[in-house]
Amino acid sequence: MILDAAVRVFARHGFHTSRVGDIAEEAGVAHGLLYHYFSSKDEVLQTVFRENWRDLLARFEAVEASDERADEKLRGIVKILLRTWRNDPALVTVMVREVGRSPHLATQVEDIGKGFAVIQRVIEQGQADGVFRPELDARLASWVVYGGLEEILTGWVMGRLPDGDEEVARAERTIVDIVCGGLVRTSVAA
Amino acid sequence: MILDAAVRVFARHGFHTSRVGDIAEEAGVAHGLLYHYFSSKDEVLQTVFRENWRDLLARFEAVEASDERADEKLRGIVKILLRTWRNDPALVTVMVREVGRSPHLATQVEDIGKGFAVIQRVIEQGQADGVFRPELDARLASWVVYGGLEEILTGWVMGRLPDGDEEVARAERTIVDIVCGGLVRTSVAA
DNA sequence: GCGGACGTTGACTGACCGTTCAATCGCACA
DNA sequence: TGTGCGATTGAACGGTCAGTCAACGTCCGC
Repeated sequence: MILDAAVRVFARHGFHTSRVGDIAEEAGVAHGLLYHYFSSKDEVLQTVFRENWRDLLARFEAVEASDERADEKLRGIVKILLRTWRNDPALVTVMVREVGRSPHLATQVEDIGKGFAVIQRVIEQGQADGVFRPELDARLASWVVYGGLEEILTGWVMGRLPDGDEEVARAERTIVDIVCGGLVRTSVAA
Repeated sequence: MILDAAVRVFARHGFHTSRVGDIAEEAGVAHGLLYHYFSSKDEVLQTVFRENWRDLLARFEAVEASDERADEKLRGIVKILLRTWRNDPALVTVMVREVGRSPHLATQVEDIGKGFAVIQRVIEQGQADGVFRPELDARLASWVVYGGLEEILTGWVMGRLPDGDEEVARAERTIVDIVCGGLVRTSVAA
């Protein structure tokens, strides 16, 4: 499958420094064939993103629609991304490192926004239910939450944080703990 | 100044899609001149990073060496990055988006690590002093903190979060509040 | 066996762009 | 005014690579 090969190659070299020939070689086909299925190298990246983000988003929304407490919903979202990482690190690498930061991919940026929106709504719901502190800006908070999560993924992607099943479990705990409970020993509502 | 022009161009287009002709044009010089001062396009990016990161790092370390409480030190570090953003968004854009994610720049990665190390030590010190919860993994926590901060910067960089003096002040509050106090209304030490 | 639809190939092209370099400028100093 | 030297120019080069295309293979229905 050409898309799988593309994901692996993009994950290894990054989009810009990957050549179409590399993708073809990884897939075991002639590079011309790529243009039978895609109109350009750019479209390959877009397709990778589109086909996989839709999936993630649906799972986010399933968590949002559940009847758990807001903090458990956040844990659910964190779990989804971390588990995806375990299953397919190369895919997450590409999503995190390439797509989220390319200014020239206008379409996907909008879709990524939907992911942030889910987190934001979960936070707002938590505030309405009295679980979360109401004085925090929910929108900014959603960015902070996602950023903390993404940075851990990036650390693994770049090989600068130790990876492994136990590490992933610990990361899940740490992220949720910080985001929900904060670093300080005892915090009081304002 | 060629470096300033390079920062602006890299910030606008990203490193890979910027041509050295663009940099020269932005600087108002012939593109050949660039090779009078730098040996390659890559070296331009490296120089941008080296000359500015040293500075940031020194200020981080100054905060670390102060005698404030650990949570105030974290606020200090957040402030430094946000204030730098206010002063020179293009510079922060390049530092955040290009350098931190390029696998081929081995030298700088090590220097970036020093930034994380400062945050980690501040957190560990907070734990030793009884200000922060001791059961959290300080290393992972430092990544979460930095990631939350960076994501906000990226949001501004990409024009997906509203920018402005008031927003920056609000972001500072939100980040420190979440990281220190957490989202939940009342949290208790474990 | 034939036709044709579809998958597949890889040599080729054309453009782009990083880099080089010989020539020129402008200025400081004698 | 002349000499020297670093700064500056931009035409030219060479390599790389995305994208094209004409040819070939394969397989299925008839």
